[in-house]
Amino acid sequence: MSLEIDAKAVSALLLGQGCANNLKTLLKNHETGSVSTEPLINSILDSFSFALSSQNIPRHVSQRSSKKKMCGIQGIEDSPTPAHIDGFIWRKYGQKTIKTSPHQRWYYRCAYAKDQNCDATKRVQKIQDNPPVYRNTYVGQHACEAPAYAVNNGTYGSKMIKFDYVMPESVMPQPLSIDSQEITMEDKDTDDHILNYINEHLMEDEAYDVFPDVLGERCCFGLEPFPGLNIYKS
DNA sequence: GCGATTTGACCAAT
DNA sequence: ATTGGTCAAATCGC
Repeated sequence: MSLEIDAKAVSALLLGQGCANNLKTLLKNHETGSVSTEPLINSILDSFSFALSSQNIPRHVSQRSSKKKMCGIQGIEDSPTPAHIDGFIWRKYGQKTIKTSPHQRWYYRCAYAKDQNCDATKRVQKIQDNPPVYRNTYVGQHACEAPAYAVNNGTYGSKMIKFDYVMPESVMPQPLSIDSQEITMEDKDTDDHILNYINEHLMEDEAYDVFPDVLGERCCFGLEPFPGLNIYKS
């Protein structure tokens, strides 16, 4: 296992820890009405999913080989969110009701299947309702260099996040400009700063979301004005 | 207009 | 005949 992957996993776990602390503070102070908690929750779940997936440990490997099309499975990952951050860019090409499950199965192909002759596919199926668990079944191997292509081209959308790379501004929510001069970071707890900033400087009649800055190089633990967080208009 | 998604149809395996 | 996987035309959204 490479050091690079370990570092990514650690970063993802640190991010999840930070988001969990932010969520804890919001819940503790009963301030969930002023700031949306959903992005924090999703970020926590995705952080753990990414950390697990980056270790490339198939938790279940299908024993089924009776169907020719089932051959070539590389691994199966369970994720709490359907938009599982696995480091690749996928394009949906079908969905189907499966007899053995009440939930539909979604079929994805690597976004660069044609451009770079990449034959990687994956299937996503909800296997548990409460809490929701989505099973990601990976088939085939990537032959693409999707990340560099995507960044240079700026062609991937909001649902297609490559964890290691910065999303082009054209598909990102527009961050609000924050004057770092107005904010002092005397302690490591950013929650009060964020809430105060929203209360004091932003429009009261508009909704805002606080997003962890999970996009690779922009993941900025310890940097001002808000370590690892961005604020966007909802 | 273009790219992405949806969805019914088709095909191969059993 | 049934089922799962894929194709491709239609539709949608920017």
